[in-house]
Amino acid sequence: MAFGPILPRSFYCRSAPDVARELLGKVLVHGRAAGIIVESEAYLGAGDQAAHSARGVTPRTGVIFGPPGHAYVYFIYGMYECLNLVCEPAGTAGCVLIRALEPVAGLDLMRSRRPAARKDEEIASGPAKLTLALGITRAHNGADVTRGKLVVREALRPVSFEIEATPRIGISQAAELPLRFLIRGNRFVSGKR
DNA sequence: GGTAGGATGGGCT
DNA sequence: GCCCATCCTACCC
Repeated sequence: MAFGPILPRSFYCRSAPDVARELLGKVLVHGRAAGIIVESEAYLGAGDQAAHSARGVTPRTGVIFGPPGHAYVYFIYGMYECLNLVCEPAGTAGCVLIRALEPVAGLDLMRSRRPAARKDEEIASGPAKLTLALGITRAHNGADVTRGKLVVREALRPVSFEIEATPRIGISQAAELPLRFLIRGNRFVSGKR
């Protein structure tokens, strides 16, 4: 299945909330599998105590301070991996967690990678579910998402939708900020409200 | 429909 | 040693 052009690096070179909103409706592609981004969360640079980058550059968080348009993949709870897209210019921290996809290509492949999913809505409706479905792992940490097998593309046709903003999921610090964005009414968003 | 508890290991104090 | 940007299963309405 074909999609629109790959998003250029300039797309990512702005604030995390702006990028998080603009990513909704875009298509995350890895090889033959792809899904429309329907839910995202912004993690800011300085001052955001919920962000992994809050305590500065470490072996894990260096990618977040690097150039925009790269993947930050982290390992969590001993068994899951989650995908972020780095934004802001190099030297400034900021990234967007991809939280849910609406599968649109390679459904057979994605179903085989998600045996626990009883319905298509469960294939990629969560940050760790979608990395499993697309085959994204820590090996992609630092990968350039403006070229290669893991990229984000424009949708084939523009679709209009309303954006809803809510607090971020699963955090304890800065838990009140409305930095989670989702396509209102989309049934592929993650279960939690 | 709902939720409680467990799995499982890296990162950082 | 404690904390996690999670998911799944079992069990209970």
